[in-house]
Amino acid sequence: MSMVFMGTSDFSKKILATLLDAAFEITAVYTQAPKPTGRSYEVKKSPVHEFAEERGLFVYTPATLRSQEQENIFRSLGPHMAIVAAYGLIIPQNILDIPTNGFINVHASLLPRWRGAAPIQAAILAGDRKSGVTIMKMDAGVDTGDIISMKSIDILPQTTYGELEAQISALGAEMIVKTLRNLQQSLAKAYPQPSEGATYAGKITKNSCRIDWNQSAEQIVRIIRAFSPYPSAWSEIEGMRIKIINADAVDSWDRSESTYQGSDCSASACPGTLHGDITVSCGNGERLQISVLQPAGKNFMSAADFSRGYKRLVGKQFRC
RNA sequence: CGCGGGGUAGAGCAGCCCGGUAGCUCGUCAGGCUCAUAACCUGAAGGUCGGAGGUUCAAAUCCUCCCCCCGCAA
Repeated sequence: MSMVFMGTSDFSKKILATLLDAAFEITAVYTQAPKPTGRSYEVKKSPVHEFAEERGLFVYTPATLRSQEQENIFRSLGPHMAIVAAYGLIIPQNILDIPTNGFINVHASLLPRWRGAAPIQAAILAGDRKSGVTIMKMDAGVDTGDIISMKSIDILPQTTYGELEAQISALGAEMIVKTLRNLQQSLAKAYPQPSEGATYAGKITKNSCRIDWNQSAEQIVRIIRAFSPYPSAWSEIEGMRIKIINADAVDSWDRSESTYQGSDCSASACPGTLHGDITVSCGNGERLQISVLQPAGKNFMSAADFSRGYKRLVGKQFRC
């Protein structure tokens, strides 16, 4: 049985790698076209693109699938089915209809919750206790197809995006292999998504990564973890941009060490104030204990390292 | 040639503009104090200041080229 793989991100790459290791026959790989990116605008291929070329696979990078030409190309590949994982392009009905066994999608959430672009981050941001993987038959809607199988993973209070993504991609890879090995049974047992509980995970914007110190410490922690280690929550202090990679909420501290002169807000309560133990005051009177951070132009460093080199910032305020 | 920050002891930084004995906070090692300690005191080891040229009596510092790391933007 020949199949086509469509994907773009690192998550997609892990799924593709597993499929190849399991000896499935991948006829062709679709991924988003290389584009100028990074410093000096080098044209860079997607993770899937590079990996597929290393393995000697045919790679297609159409800007859209909505054309007669793309339909013809896809049809000429003669696929029996297609696997999609975080591809990033809409697949129109006329293409969906081509493979005899249809399209199967690996999605990183418990559908119908968190349909859309950034489901893992959305689950952490919302404070969900569970995330997971859904394998589904694709239809023309955005992540609305019939569910073939679904497995959940616990989101612990300290779980970061990076950790959860690793677990989810491993689980997704395992599930898609199992699905393909019992393809006909899998397709036969698919059932429609419940209409209740559907939510949509929007794209991540620069603004959603910026910390508002007026929020509660718990909410700030969620933002940090949802975007750790990439693209990272950030804030600005004394004109310097700092990414906060990991942190915890702390609910009590020694008030006696919290008096800083030269600040017009009283002692420790002013949201955004950086203290000597590398905690920051938040909106609900709690503090954020930073553990790993990255000043602009520098590498990741521990809070202990930061406190040695950046003493001058203690008592200053992050922009709220 | 998209914009910008950085490379100084094991770690994080200062010193550079304005050239003249390599410094701070830690860590490490040794000793001391202490019932005890991540506390305190004393001492020590540890650097070809990213690399190569150049200017100079003298370069971490000024000039030129190269290598590496990172932030923004996309």
